[in-house]
Amino acid sequence: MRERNRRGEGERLRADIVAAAERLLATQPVESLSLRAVAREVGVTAPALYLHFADRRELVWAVLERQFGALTAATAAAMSDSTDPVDRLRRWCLAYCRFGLQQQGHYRAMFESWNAERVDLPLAELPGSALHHSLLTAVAACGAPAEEVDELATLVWAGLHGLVSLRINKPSFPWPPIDQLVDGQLRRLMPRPPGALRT
Amino acid sequence: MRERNRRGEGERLRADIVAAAERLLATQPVESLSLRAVAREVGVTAPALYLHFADRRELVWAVLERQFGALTAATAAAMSDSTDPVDRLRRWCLAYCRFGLQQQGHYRAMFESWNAERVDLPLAELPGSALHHSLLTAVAACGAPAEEVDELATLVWAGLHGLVSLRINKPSFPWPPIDQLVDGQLRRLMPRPPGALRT
DNA sequence: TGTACATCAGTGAACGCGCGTTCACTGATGTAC
DNA sequence: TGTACATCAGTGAACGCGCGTTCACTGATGTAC
Repeated sequence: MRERNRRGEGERLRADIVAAAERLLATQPVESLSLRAVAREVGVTAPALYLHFADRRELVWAVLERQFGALTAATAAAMSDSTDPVDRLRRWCLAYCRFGLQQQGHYRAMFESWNAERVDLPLAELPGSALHHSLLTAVAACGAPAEEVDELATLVWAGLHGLVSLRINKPSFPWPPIDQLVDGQLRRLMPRPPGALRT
Repeated sequence: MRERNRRGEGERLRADIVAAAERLLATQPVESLSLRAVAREVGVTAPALYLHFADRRELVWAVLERQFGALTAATAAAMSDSTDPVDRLRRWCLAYCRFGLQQQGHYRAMFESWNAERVDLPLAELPGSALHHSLLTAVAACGAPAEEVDELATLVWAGLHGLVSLRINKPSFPWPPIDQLVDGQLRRLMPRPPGALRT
């Protein structure tokens, strides 16, 4: 199926495994991702996975860490095109939604999977910590009063997650375009209407 | 385990099965709800379920229909205590959140399960249709411009779902009290601040 | 009132499946001498 | 330069499990005569 790595290059399999798991997770819920399916996707026997991961959970965590990194990078890249704080927040939000709607399986695994939280890690080291921090910064930069920033960021996050999650899970509902909803949400939630939107 | 129903009372088993499935779904994701576990919970052998349900999916649908009914009733009951439209909407929202946070397993099955949608039914006959309609009515009653009602209701729904879903799936995040977030959300989303809230 | 019978409400055994995980192993390949 | 050897990167078979679903059946009970 796949030729064996040369001696000393065994670590390559690890990357292949994570990549295969990522491919499978794009289209199936994390609960039903099986080690054996991943091994099949890689082209290797199931026990080979134990050379790099202690168990199923460790593999899932490795994928989630990569996905949080990808989402964080996507929002950062989207913001970097602009200097206006309100526009930057808007771009952050749209990038978040786009990631969720394009990588539905990954999004669900990251934000809707029951036991995927790593209770072993302190809050600040959770894989979503950098993402959350970047949202806080983006909201604060829009001129929100300091004592409102936390609540506002939480409401924005919840609003975006709600839009993405419901869209994924209720596809037959007649959803308006996502950009329109995001704009409508920000316009109402944020203290001053963004200049970039029709105010 | 359980004495057999008398002749002519076989339909009782159906209700017992749905009740048992509901009990199990309260604490476990719908993907991992097995017919055999339900049968065990009822105190009956697995094939007995086939007397009342053609397959696993039919059983899950029966549970979801009941749960949508329960949530619809809960929001209606919460609203009935008040006549002020803004306060009624607020009560609707709080009842929705409370249901989600108290029946986490059911909430996930209703709003976060990938394939639970019944594509065989037209939109208006989906089990969540009455619920959605009651939200639309509550939003409209608050005096929102007619052309905004749909979008506003969608934003409110997404906002509530986001709060409930994230709270369920990210329990280690330092969440403020749910009532505070709901109030903060409504105050910002709805055109005029509700008199019932500190404006 | 008594009895044969049909029906009802399930049971019990079995099917083939995929799963996570373990264990002993194999064969290629780099390295030491 | 040649060869013995240790190590590395996996394999192959097996374990016990729970699953959805099927099938033929059983035994209590209501009903017809």
